Amino acid sequence: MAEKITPRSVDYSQWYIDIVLNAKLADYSPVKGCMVIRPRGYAIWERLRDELDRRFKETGHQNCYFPMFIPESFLKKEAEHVEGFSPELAVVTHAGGEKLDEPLVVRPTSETIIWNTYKGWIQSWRDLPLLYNQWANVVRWEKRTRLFLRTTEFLWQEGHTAHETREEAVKETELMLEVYRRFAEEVLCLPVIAGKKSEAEKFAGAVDTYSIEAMMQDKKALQAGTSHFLGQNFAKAFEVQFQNREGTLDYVWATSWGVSTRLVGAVIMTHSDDKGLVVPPMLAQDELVVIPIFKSDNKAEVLAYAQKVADALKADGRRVAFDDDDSSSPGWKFAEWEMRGVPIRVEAGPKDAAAGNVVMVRRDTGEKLVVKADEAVAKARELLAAIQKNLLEKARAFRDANTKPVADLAEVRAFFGKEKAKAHEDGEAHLGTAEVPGGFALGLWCGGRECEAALKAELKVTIRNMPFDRQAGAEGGTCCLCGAPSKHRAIFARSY
RNA sequence: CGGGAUGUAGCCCAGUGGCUAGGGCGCCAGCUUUGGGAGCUGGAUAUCGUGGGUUCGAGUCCCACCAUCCCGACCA
Repeated sequence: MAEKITPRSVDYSQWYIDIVLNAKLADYSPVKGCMVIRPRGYAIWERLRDELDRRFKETGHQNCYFPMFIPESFLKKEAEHVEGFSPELAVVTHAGGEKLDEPLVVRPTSETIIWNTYKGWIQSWRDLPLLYNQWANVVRWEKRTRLFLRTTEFLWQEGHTAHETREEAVKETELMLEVYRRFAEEVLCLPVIAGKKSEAEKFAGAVDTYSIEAMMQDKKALQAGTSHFLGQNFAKAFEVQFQNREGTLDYVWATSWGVSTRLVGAVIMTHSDDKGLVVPPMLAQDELVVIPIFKSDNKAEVLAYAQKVADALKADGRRVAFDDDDSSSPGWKFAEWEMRGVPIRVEAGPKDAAAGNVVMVRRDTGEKLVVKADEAVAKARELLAAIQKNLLEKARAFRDANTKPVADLAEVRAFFGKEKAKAHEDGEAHLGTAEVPGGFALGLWCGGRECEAALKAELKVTIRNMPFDRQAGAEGGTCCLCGAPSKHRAIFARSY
C-alpha cells in the first residue's frame, strides 16, 4: 500500500535510498555495487547529459568514443596514475575461451588509452588543440557503494584535451570548470563552490585538480565535477611530442574533466523532501501532470475538459503526463506524483470544469493556486521558472546558513563535533544522520599535508577545495589547524 | 577487508521441531467508487538463499558457503 519514505530526521541515508527506490529511479542489480537505472532515473540523466553536451559543443568540443578495454600495461605508464587506480581495477584475463597474453583492464578512466592514441594524431602545433569528449561507462571496484553516488559501474563524460602551451591548457581547465559551475547552478539548481583541490585530494596523475563542491541536506559535501590540469605527465608517459612554432620538439599539455551519474544523486539529495523526489523543472521527465477528477456520471465531460488543458500545455512545448487511470483515487495519484517529483500537478475536476478553472499545485512549496483554464499555459511557464529559481535559492540559503569561518583547531573541533563512529560508540544514536554537526568550515591553511591528514584521522573532515574567490588575504595569517603561516583559504567538510 | 543486519510469493512480513507453509500489500477478472494513498467478490503466484549435517520428521536446530543492505577504512 502506501510506500513509506523514512523521514530525513530519522535516517538521512535510508531516506535517500527510499527516494531512489520508491521514485523508481534505480534498482539494485545482481552484481554487487552495480545499479540498474530505471526509465525515470535515466530520463533525468538524459536531460542532464543533453544540456551539458550542448554546452560542450558550444565551447568548441567534439564527441568521440574510445574502447572500454585497456591493455594492462598502459595503466602502469604513469606512476601516480597506476598507484591511484590499481586497487579498484576490474581485469579481464580470459576471453574467447582462452587466457589472454596480456590482461585487459576495464577502463576506470581513459587517459591512458586516449594518450596512447593521441600519439599518432599529433605531430605539429598545427594539429593542436584537440578538444574531445566522450560519453562512456567506467568501472571502479569501490569497497563501498551507494545508488548513483558511487556505483561500481557508472556513466559519465570525460573530456580529454591536448594543447600547445601550459597557459592554454590551464585556461581550458578553468573554462571547463566554469562550464560545470554554471551548468550546476542553472540546470541542476546546485549552488557550488569552485576551487582547487589540495595535493592529497587531487586526481592521480594530475598537476592540479579543480572541483565544484555542493552541500547536501545532511551538510556533507559532494564533489559534483572535476577538471584536471594534467601538465605534460601523460604526454611524457606516452611520448606524445610535437614540433612547436619555434621548430623544436615539446611535450603536449593536457587536461581532462568529467561529471558522472553521481550528479543525479546530488540533485536528489539536495532538493527532495520526505514526500519524495523533487527535481528542477529543467530535468523533470514530465514538467506537469494533469489529473482529471471524475465521478462515473461525469467522467466523459471531465476527461474532455482536462484533456483540453493538457493539450494546450503540450502545444506550448510542455512535457505533460495525463493520469486518467480510473482504478486509483485522486489521493493516491497526488501522493504518487509527488513521490515521482513532478514539479506541477494540475487538478481538473467537475467543480473546476463548471467554473472554467484548474488547480495548480507546486511540488517545491505545496502551494495551491486556482487558475483560469485559459491562463494555465502562461501560469505553467511562470511557475516552472519560479520553481527552478526557488530550488537554487533554497539550496544556497541552506548552504550559506551552514558555512562558518573557523580560526583555530578549537573552533574546527567545536564546529564538527565528534566524528560519527566515535559518537556511535558513545551511544549517541543518530548523531551523524539528520542532525550531524558541521557543514562547510572556511579557514586559513598552511598547505601542509600533515595537518590535513591529522584532521581527517581525527574528525573525518577533509579539505574540499580552496575556493578561487576566497583567496584574497589568505597568505600571512595562521593555519587554523596547526598555527603555521597560512597560504590558502580552504573549505573543510565531511564528504561523500 | 572489519563491524552489524537480512535472506519464506513481485513487495513487506508471520510461521516458537509435527497434518496440505499463512497474512497484508501488489497483481489478474468482475462489480462498485474517485477533490489527499477507497470497497466487495473471485483468482493466480513459493526450488522457504545454496550445500551439508542432526532427527522418525527441518522453513524452524547445527555447520559451511553465497548474496544483498547498513556502518567504517578507499574513492567521482
